[in-house]
Amino acid sequence: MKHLQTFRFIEAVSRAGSIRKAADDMNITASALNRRIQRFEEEFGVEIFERLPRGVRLNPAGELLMQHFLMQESDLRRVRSQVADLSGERRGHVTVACSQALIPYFMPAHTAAYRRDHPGVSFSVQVRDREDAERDLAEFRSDLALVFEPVHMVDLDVLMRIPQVIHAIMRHDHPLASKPEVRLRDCLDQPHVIPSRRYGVRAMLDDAAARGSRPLRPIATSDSFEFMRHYVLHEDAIAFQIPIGLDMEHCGELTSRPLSLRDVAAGSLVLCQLRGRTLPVASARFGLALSTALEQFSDV
Amino acid sequence: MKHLQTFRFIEAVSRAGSIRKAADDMNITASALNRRIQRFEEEFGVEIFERLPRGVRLNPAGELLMQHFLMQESDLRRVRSQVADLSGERRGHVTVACSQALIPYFMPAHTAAYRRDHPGVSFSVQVRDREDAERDLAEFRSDLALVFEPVHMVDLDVLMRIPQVIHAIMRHDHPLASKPEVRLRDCLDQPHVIPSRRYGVRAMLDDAAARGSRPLRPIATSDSFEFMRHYVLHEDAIAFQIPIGLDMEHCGELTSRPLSLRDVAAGSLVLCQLRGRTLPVASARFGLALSTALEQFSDV
DNA sequence: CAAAAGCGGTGCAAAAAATGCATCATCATG
DNA sequence: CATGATGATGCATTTTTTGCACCGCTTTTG
Repeated sequence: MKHLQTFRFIEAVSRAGSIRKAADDMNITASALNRRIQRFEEEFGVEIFERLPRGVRLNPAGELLMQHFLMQESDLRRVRSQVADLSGERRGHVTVACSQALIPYFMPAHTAAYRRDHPGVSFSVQVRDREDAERDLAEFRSDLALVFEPVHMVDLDVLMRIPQVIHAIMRHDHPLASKPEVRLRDCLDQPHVIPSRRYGVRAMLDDAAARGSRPLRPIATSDSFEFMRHYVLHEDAIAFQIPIGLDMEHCGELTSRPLSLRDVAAGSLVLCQLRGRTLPVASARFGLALSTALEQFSDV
Repeated sequence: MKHLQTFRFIEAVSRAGSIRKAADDMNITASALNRRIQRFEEEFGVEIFERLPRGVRLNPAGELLMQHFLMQESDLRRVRSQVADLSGERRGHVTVACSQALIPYFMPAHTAAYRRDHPGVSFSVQVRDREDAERDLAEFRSDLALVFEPVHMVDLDVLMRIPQVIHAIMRHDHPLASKPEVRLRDCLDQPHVIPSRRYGVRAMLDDAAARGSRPLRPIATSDSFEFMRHYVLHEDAIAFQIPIGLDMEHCGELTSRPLSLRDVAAGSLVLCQLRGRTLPVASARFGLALSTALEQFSDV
């Protein structure tokens, strides 16, 4: 939309940190961009950039304005989506930020299912740790977030919350695989691999280990649950994951066993959006679809 | 703000019902306006006006867009206000829609008090009946509404609610003036004047009369509480009003007595805003000031 | 029933706004 | 002290917007 052009330029300048760089990014001359900003500031009545020796930076007024602009842009997407819905065909683009556990099975299955009913809808599925997912919501970069153990930095509306017990992952011939559930201390006595600090599973393991008798002594730490899942096939170790990230029917040589609730309480997998925001039709409906899907999954 | 110009034109067309009239209102040529709209529709991808033989009218998509625009404009006012607050001086314009009872004493006193602390703030105080007050909120024409017995057509956030007992107004030498409180049936046996249908006081009197033994037999009906107040000075009749609309210290020959709660329950005077809207700083703070003022008044 | 009056839409030239280019003054940095 | 990057500005050029004069159509009016 053309009337938001100036705001997009301002955003670019804010990102680039200098008018010239931004001008380059936006395929425009620095002088034109500079004057656009000056014109805007004059019209607005207040400067929105601090002029520094090495470039420019948004001042508090500019930050306020930027937030306003992000809201406008997002609300315009909502309007477009609702208008598309008026003509019968549901169209639009849905952006979801989600924890790694949802990536292999849950999200592909449900985005595909939604697209079977509404081929006009497209998706962006972004892997985000807990903090980044919430930041994406706050800055209108995603409509929905599906996160394990969110940290609640920003105001969220919770659409659905289901409990997830942390599971220990091992080869199916591992000694611990014989029991229906496993104790944390038994896992920690074995070689184990754990996620890096920013993940919810790790936070919960840290907590539990601090309360228990065994320290965490990981033989490997990783950002990638996929890496950890595959690692235990090579060395006979234990990894940790929540069940929604596993597909136990097709897991081959892998087995998972829940950690005893005496050691680690169940965590929450939370589907949420930014508080007070009215989502585009497609996003709102997909959120509902995810909610019901999660509700059924919570039996598992 | 220039980037909202097209929207303002669209609004004008919607109000005027024809492009030519709107063009006249906005001091622009019909052809220029026509093309602006065509350009916008092309960019937006959807027509927003129905072309009728006698002019044009917003279609549903256009209504959706109009709502978006009103929000955007209101939110921009909020940003301006917050930016002004950054520089220390609180500035801005506060729009309040309120019931007639607040006009003579309450609103003048409290707007003036607020302006003593913040001379940069200006006010619009609009007299509105219950429905119009809520409509004004919904269409972003006012920031706050202070209404007796709101009808709740739209989503509201209630900032403060205080009870108000309906009082009978009479000359101080009226027979009923001797009692501390009066019964409704005694009032209805006397000549009485009542507000017209759209007011909360009237609705409550209608209710009470329907439950009681006496019908309403007004000798006069009026839109104006001021008229009714003055009328009872000329003919020895009874009028009705809520206490916040009366100033009993300076009322001269007038006296008010509460109607017995056995006959008419206390109504609610409600200060509210549109749900989910973030008000400009000045409006939000003035809302708080009104809240505390009302809270103190509720002892009366 | 015909003329008049309104309506939205369009071609074209004029006016206004935005842009690109060349250049300046300023200020860190090596 | 030289260098390179930054924001600002004057001026010619390009793009966008507007005004004017129409057209074709429908409704209103005499």
